[in-house]
Amino acid sequence: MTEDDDFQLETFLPYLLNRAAEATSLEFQRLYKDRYGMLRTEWRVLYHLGRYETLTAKAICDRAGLHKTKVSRAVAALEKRRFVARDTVAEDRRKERLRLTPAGQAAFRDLTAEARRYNARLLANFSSADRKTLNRLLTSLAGDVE
Amino acid sequence: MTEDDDFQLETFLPYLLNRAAEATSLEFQRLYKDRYGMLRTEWRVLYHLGRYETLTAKAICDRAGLHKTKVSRAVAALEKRRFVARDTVAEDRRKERLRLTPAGQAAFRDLTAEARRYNARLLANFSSADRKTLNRLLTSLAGDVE
DNA sequence: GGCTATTAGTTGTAAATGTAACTATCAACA
DNA sequence: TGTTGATAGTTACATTTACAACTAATAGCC
Repeated sequence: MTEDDDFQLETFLPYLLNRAAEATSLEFQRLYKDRYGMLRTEWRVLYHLGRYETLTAKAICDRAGLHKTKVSRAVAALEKRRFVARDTVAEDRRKERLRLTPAGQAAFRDLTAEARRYNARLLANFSSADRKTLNRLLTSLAGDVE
Repeated sequence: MTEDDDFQLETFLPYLLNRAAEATSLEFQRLYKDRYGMLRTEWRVLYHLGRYETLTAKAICDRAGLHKTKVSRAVAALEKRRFVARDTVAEDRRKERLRLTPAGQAAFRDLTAEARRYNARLLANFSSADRKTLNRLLTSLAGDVE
């Protein structure tokens, strides 16, 4: 209807990325949600603790790119579910060392295994070259918008 | 720490997509938010109305992949801001024909122009082949997860 | 030591979202 | 006609999120 007829939402990258992210997140979300009652932030925190053994909340914020209030609440939820335990650090009593309990580790193993399978399924129809390109471009977009 | 050492969140597609989507949405969001006080859903609704002239809420739901409550609230907000007007359809009084007001059209033109520029900037460092691949893969992922 | 500024983490509150229930209208068909 | 079922759209409520203000502890510096 206008002079901007050449703009199509279908080729607008933020839009495409959002749709793709939503679509691919939905199915996997059911796993950690239905199976463990977790939210996405909780799954991410669980993942980081499973992978790095011991981290402070701040370290998770930095690595996962999450705001501290989100991490704080996720940790509280995981703690209530007995997936995470914490000890205050003696040398700096502001900090808390977080770690997974055995139950948390079991959930971590289960979910990462599922994630691997799910990821393989998502990529199944893409060629090896396509996968490399996709990964490279998404990483670039995620890292530096500007 | 486990037998799942081969799983890396950095190559997990839903994660990558979410990070990329978040990163690329953030800057553009400031435009419709700061300039017009809009939320993302409102921008999407505005876009669809600007592009297709006249639609019912249901049609927007289908085309934009949005839930009807989201559209309902977005339309209400846009109406309050005098960007959208509605008339009930005589032949079926359940339906309402939605359309942009002149002010809404101005915002649409402004934002689509910005979107075009922003998109070009995002893609600036990618080769033409990369862009094609990215678009193809994202469309495929957005369309059918399964 | 004592003052100020930082840092780690939590909590309060408003806004946004998802889900289900609701109203109103229309369609189908006995 | 009247009853049942579907559809368009709104509203209510519970959950999530964002943002700012807060507490507690440490660091730097006079």
